[in-house]
Amino acid sequence: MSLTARVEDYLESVLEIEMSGDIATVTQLAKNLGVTKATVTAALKRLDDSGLLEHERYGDVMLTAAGREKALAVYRRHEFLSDFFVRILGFTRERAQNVACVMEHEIDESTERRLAAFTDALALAERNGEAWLDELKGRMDSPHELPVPLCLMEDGSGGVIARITAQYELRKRLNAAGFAPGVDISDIRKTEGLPGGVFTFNMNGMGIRFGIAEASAVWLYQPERV
Amino acid sequence: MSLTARVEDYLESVLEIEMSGDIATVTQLAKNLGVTKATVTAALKRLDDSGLLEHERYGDVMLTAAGREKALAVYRRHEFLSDFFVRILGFTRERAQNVACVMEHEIDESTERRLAAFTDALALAERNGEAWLDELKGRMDSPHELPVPLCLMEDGSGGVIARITAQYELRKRLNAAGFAPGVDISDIRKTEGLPGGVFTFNMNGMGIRFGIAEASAVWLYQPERV
DNA sequence: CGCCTGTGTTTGGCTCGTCTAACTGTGGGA
DNA sequence: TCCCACAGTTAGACGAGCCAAACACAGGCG
Repeated sequence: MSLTARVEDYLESVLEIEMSGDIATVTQLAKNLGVTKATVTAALKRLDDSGLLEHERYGDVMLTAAGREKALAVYRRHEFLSDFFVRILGFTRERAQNVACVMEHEIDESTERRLAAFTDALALAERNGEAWLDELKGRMDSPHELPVPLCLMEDGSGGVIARITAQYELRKRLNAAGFAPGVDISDIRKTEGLPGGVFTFNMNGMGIRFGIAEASAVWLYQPERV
Repeated sequence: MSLTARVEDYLESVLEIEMSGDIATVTQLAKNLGVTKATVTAALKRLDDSGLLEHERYGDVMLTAAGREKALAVYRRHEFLSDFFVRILGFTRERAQNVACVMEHEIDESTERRLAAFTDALALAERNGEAWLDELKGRMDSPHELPVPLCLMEDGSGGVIARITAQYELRKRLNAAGFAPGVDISDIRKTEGLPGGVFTFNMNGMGIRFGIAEASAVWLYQPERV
């Protein structure tokens, strides 16, 4: 049942044209999707074969019920995601479009529901004027450094912990041991030993040893390079 | 310069194997990426041609400096996105992987920085025990309806406004006219007139007319179907 | 009625990513 | 030392998705 992403794009585009009150034409689709008419004809053939729309030579392009349902799901996700990226995360419209275009083919319904709950809750907070959201916006407008996992830092280097990407026990263990954003780490060394290497470094004056699992879960902001 | 997504996957996989302390082999890559060895050999050829790694017949697979840099960027985005989807949005690990896998090839650095600012701010709020976050989590754990744009509702139907997906002037206009989440709308009718149709409906006892632009920006929860 | 313009189709050709099946190299153990 | 198991490669094929160029059709206008 899983259609290719591209096929879903064609379906979505047909729906968009219908929504604007026109009947989809090959030329229009070609323009919207940025391909040649020949490519559209070929794609319509495949879509017709799989029963998602009807298209006879020189005839109109009409979605079937199945096709329309699929198209609506894709359209909904697209609008929804691009709205999320623009309004909540502050992406540019263009970038939001790109990301939404790709993601719309990948998320399932339950995921969509979760995401919807998230954005609707944030929108609510916005209307209620939660102070915390202002701080968030402020942060997002200033440039933000990109961290590197500890295991990829150069020998002898150090940095400040940015985040911990781990779940469950490992997360708890690191937490309990004092690893948290903002903490300083220095004098990282990689030596042989375990498969994946052994990483030693200094935190709060203590020497610590990591295996690869821990060392790839702790992300550091690198100090300013000179 | 823009590599295909798949090529970036190969690069990323090589880096992951290196990070775990091994040297990447064709067999290992085939397993990690879920393809046959023949496919890997072909991909390595393309990657070698574009100068991202070095690979001679029966030789080791070694990233070049350019390849390693590219691979790190992809890896960082991947880890970062999947962490975001799991920790912040509560996706399943598997779904988060899928989405991250696709998105990692699509976002650029400035977008990544924005997203990083967002998640880091949320993580901070979490540590500070912001009450508002608890409410958010609560909402996300209960099933959430999926809305439909007004322009796609059936004739005579109605519903409750879920959200407004519009920017700038249109958003302001709708806002000023009283369109907001929670408001009831009934007796939606579509008639011909403008290109795209004219939509009339009832809100707060008033009759309102929409063009297609407005009607596709207002999303409604459909009432329970019987 | 016939012609012209523009819409839609066909043809042939390309790349990427994938496969299966057959082949070739390599390195460790008997 | 030689041989075998397995790692890696090559050959040949396929579908999706794209293109350019040539062709076919349809509808409006003179």
